[in-house]
Amino acid sequence: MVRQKIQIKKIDNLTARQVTFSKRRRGLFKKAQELSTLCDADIGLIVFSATGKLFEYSSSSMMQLIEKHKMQSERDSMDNPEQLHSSNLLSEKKTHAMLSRDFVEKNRELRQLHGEELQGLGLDDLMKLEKLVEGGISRVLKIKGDKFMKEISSLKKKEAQLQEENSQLKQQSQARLNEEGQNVIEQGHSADSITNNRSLVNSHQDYNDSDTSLKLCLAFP
Amino acid sequence: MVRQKIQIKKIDNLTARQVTFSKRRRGLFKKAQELSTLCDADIGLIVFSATGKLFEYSSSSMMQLIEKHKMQSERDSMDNPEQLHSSNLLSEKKTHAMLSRDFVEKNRELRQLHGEELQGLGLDDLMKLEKLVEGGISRVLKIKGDKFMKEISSLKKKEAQLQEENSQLKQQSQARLNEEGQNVIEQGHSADSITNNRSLVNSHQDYNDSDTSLKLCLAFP
DNA sequence: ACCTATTGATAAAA
DNA sequence: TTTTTATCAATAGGT
Repeated sequence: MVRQKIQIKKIDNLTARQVTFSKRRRGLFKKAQELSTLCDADIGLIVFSATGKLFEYSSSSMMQLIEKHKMQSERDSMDNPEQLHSSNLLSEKKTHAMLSRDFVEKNRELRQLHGEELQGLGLDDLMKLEKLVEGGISRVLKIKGDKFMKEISSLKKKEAQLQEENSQLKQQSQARLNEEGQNVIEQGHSADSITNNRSLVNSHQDYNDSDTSLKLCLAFP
Repeated sequence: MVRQKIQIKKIDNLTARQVTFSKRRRGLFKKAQELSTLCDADIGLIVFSATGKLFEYSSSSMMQLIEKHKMQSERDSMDNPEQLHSSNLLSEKKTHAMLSRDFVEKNRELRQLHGEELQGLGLDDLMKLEKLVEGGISRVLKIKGDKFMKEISSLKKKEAQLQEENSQLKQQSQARLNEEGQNVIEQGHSADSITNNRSLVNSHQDYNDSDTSLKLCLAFP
């Protein structure tokens, strides 16, 4: 275990980040509700995960709380008794603008990751971008490899099962042939079954060999 | 000291309650900001004390966060054709909602290009993604190469200029030396200038050679 | 506000 | 995700 104190900065590893998010989120919500109970406070807590999922807690009604908050901040900043709905609209417009600015920026980043709009960038930026995409693709390749491996081992399992089943069937059929003795002497089966058995054994060895030497190609052409 | 664990219920003693409120509030805000940093979450926290004083924290902008929250909850139960007294507002809201939906999607795509959130994808999707990122990086590398080339040729040009200038200077200085004749016989220059000239010529040949054989490494380690 | 004994939270691993 | 355990962090009660 050997836990060590962590730095408060974005956790690199995705899985670790998700686990930590889940744990700390619970802790945070618990503490919020404890504070609300212990000290009779009205508390609202909104959490958006990095993926955009919403988690929320509020000691009373989130809507009421938000309205209360709006009034408070309005009272704090502007004493101007303007039209209430117009300030509301104004803030909405602002949010709108910010959202769309973010949107444009994300879009640009996205296109750059796609390898577009690169002409304006300097060497430093390009090398950063290269590292970024490199990291991305290596993770893509890693996951792809894992999937392949899973599929392969599942196929291996299936094949082994089938082989087992098959050889049992062969045995049974052979046994029946021997039992029935000279009643049915020739039906052209024995030669086939031997051949089938051999080929199955061979293919089994084949994939065992390739299994130990399987390498994923990580280099580009 | 003998601290004992406390019950989570409203603290009777006013002073104790205020002290606890102050302590735990700080703790809560700290934890909120830690979660936001560690896990890249967008967090808003609003606390009204029992006396009505407002305390708030948000990792970005509280206003934006609240708008985002509104949209989320609207999206969850979006069917209510409420009293939207202006079609203008309606269309704004629609745009707003679409923007935010698009935004969420772009964000996901972005994260996938960064190599995260890949577990849910099938083999086909992964291979598509690989191609995408592959195309991206090859273009990044291409541009990077172009920049390098440009910088190199610019450096080459500069070097040639300097060389030219240099040899002219040498010539002038040599000429002056000859003119002044025996007035100043020995200043240790002639040997040096010959050496400098040779090394300049050599380096010039060097980059000419490498120029024709310059290759960019497009393969990963 | 500051000080510790204690409880509570949680990082790492399973 | 959830549990476990070893540690680190928060804080209750006292000064």
